[in-house]
Amino acid sequence: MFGRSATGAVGEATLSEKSSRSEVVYKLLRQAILEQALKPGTKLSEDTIADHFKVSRTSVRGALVRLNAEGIVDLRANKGACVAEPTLEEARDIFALRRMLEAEVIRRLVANLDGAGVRRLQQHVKQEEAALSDHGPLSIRLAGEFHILLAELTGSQALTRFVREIVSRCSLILARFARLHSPECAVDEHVQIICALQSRDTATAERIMREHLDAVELRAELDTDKAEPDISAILQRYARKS
Amino acid sequence: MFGRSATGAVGEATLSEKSSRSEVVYKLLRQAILEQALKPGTKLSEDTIADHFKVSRTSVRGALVRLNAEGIVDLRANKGACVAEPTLEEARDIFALRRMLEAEVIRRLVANLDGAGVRRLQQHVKQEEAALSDHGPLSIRLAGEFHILLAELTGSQALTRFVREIVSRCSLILARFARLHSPECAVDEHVQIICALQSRDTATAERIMREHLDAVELRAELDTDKAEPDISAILQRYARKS
DNA sequence: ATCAACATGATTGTATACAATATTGACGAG
DNA sequence: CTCGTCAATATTGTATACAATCATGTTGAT
Repeated sequence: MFGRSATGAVGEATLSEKSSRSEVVYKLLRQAILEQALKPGTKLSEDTIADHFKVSRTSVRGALVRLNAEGIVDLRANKGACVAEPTLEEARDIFALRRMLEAEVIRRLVANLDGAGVRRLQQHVKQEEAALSDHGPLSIRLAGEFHILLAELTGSQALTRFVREIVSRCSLILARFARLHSPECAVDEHVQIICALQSRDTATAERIMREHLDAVELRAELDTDKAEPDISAILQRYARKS
Repeated sequence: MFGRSATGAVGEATLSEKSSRSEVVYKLLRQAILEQALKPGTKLSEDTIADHFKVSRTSVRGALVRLNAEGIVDLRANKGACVAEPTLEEARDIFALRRMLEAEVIRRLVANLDGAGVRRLQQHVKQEEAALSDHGPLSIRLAGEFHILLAELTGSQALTRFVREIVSRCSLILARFARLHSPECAVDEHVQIICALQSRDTATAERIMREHLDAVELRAELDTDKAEPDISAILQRYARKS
């Protein structure tokens, strides 16, 4: 269904599931936002999206409601939807919470991570390295999904849920404020984290993760050019046939 | 709009906001679930709900999608919605995470809570005490909202969001597993928490909160009678005129 | 020229109608 | 009597049509 989805590890179903139209629109919009193709502030007109995906507004609305509940789309009454624009204050708040959540992830993994988990992490990093060459949006998404994969490996659904949400919002923050457009995480830092986890040294693992997140946050710095792109051209790339 | 809403502190807007129909259905369903009037596993038929609230299925679907995104409603494809039924495993997972989140709330409040905040907390506890007499569903909801209010007073939107979600799910867990049907939190424990916060003693405050959450979790114990109630009678009580 | 009031157009919110899927019960073979 | 098949019913998923609200640009008075 998704063509070159390429993750296979972090995502939801293992394909073969026939998604509803609303579901498809949801996933594609989410992907477009997290790959920073749809930037914060971009107006998400129901008609436009419906036309480009060849579905009715009903399906689009369902997707927008879900995205709004996840906090990556703002939905003002009678005034339509747009990609959420986190403020600098919210950004600091979210990074602080992210550090706390991911510290918990690390503590749990140091205690519980097994060989199969390590292999999944290494495989994911390999994908990241492969995607790094084209400097495309794929590497941005994969970088975030590494952190989600870490959370998944704890086995805690609730923790995974929260990490997924907060990583999404961090992606928005970086799209809004980061000077560099490069992937948000350096791949070798991910490798270091895996090593630290294998050595089962909690203090070191926590420190590396903290430094890693500090590095990510440092890339966020105020920027003001916020032209409103027309989303038609962008959606075109996401309108793969059903 | 909500008649005897009675919270005024925790809720969203200060009334005067004209909510959409979908929004109204969302709020009422959520309230009904959190007050344990709609118990875990209850089927939520779109037609039934639409008829009782005198709105179209469209509005109901929007509400169900939101509730699903919050994790308090399960939404299986082509098979309808029902109130989420957390498993015992999920329950332990959620309680563990809740302890972590609320410990963070306490740490932040010890550092930052001001007089105005203390007054809001005391006022809320007063409402809890007043509601305790009728042993109704109101006290159950207020008990949860005390914890949400604590999170709000940290000033962190993200933390508040997560606490709100996890408290909701804890409410579901207690509805499913708790033997006693009494309000989930003892009010005097809330008073103790406020005192500990005022004394700015982090260790004590954290300990009391931990004990408090332990006490809540202890009420969860397997129970098996899960008859499917007809929701018509229940929704009747929530169909206040718009 | 500035600004207010209004009319027009565009977009969202809601309802209804139709299509697709699942559930239920009857029927008949073994 | 039990089980499987199939028709009938009910429920969800989607599209279209209509109502309500908001944005925009024109007109006219000051």
